[in-house]
Amino acid sequence: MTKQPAIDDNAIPAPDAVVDLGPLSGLTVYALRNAQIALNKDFQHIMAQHDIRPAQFSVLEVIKRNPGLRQTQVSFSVGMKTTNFVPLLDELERRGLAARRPIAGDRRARGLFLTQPGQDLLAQLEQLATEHEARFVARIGADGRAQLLSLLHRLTDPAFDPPHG
Amino acid sequence: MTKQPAIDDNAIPAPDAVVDLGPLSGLTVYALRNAQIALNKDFQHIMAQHDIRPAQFSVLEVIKRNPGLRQTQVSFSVGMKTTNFVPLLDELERRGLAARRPIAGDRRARGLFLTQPGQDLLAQLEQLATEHEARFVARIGADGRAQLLSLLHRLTDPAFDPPHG
DNA sequence: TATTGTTATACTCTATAACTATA
DNA sequence: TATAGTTATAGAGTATAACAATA
Repeated sequence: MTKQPAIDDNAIPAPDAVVDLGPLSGLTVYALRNAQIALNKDFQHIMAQHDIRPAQFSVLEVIKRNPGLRQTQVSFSVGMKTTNFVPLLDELERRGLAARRPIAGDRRARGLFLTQPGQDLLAQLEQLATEHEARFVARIGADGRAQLLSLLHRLTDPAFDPPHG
Repeated sequence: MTKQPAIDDNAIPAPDAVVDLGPLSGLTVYALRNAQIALNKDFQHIMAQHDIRPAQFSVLEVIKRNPGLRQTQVSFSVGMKTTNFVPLLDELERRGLAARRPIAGDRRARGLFLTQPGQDLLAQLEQLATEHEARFVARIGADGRAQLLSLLHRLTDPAFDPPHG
């Protein structure tokens, strides 16, 4: 953050007039996008204190909860292609937070584990995540949060997948 | 879609076991992300029928509702930097859907308008968007949708911005 | 000096193709 | 022949710096 102000043409200007968004404001997909961007911005910001991105946090969490899981399963569970998962895990391993170990009975696969430093860092990250969550729950209340999570899960339940796809 | 099957190593495999996501499943930011990805995938798919991306749809919608608005205001209202807005609008103009026109009294600025073909296409896109919305509303009901939109707007109301940032 | 629009550029995320070593 | 992991690469989306024309 030792960056000189420079010229900075690109600050977002405040709008002079209220803009009519039309049907956009009634589209769930747009409301979801806006909310996700807002919360993710905050979440990204607090994780960056420890040089961790949201995707790395979720990977650490899955490894913690499922030690020994193979890469394919971990990457699938966080919605990543294995091809993009490799460099992410490379960095976690390079930083000494996670480790790949051989799996007995299948020399192709690798089981994933957290190191002790990885577990220690994750404990701090979880604390930050809890505070982040509380900050936004304050806006809608505990009941609002419960309703919201329930609605979101129902919305994405694969049992109700839309026709095409 | 005339693409030969080829080898396709990268299909996502179904997981063998249920993976414990730990605190992730209770984090609103992750639930929002998953829901947004699911709905956006569907939305993107139906817009692609007319070779339109979600951002282009929202720009067309804002221009329709606010004809003559300058580029800076349109790009701000859809959350884009003006620098990224330029090529998006270039394409809409090249396809004859939108047009830049001079603004009386300020020769730097350009007012944005829909062409007749742009209006006609947007009418079709709106119909598709309505069907998309209905498809997902079917999962949570009209009441659920109203609750969801209300919760999402409260969550992102700038009047309740979190402390840092 | 500041603003509108623009170009060039870089970085992150995501996606496809193709390889290796094992099974 | 199929699977686990990997490499290389391409495409979106988003970010900053810097410029010309105009205010």
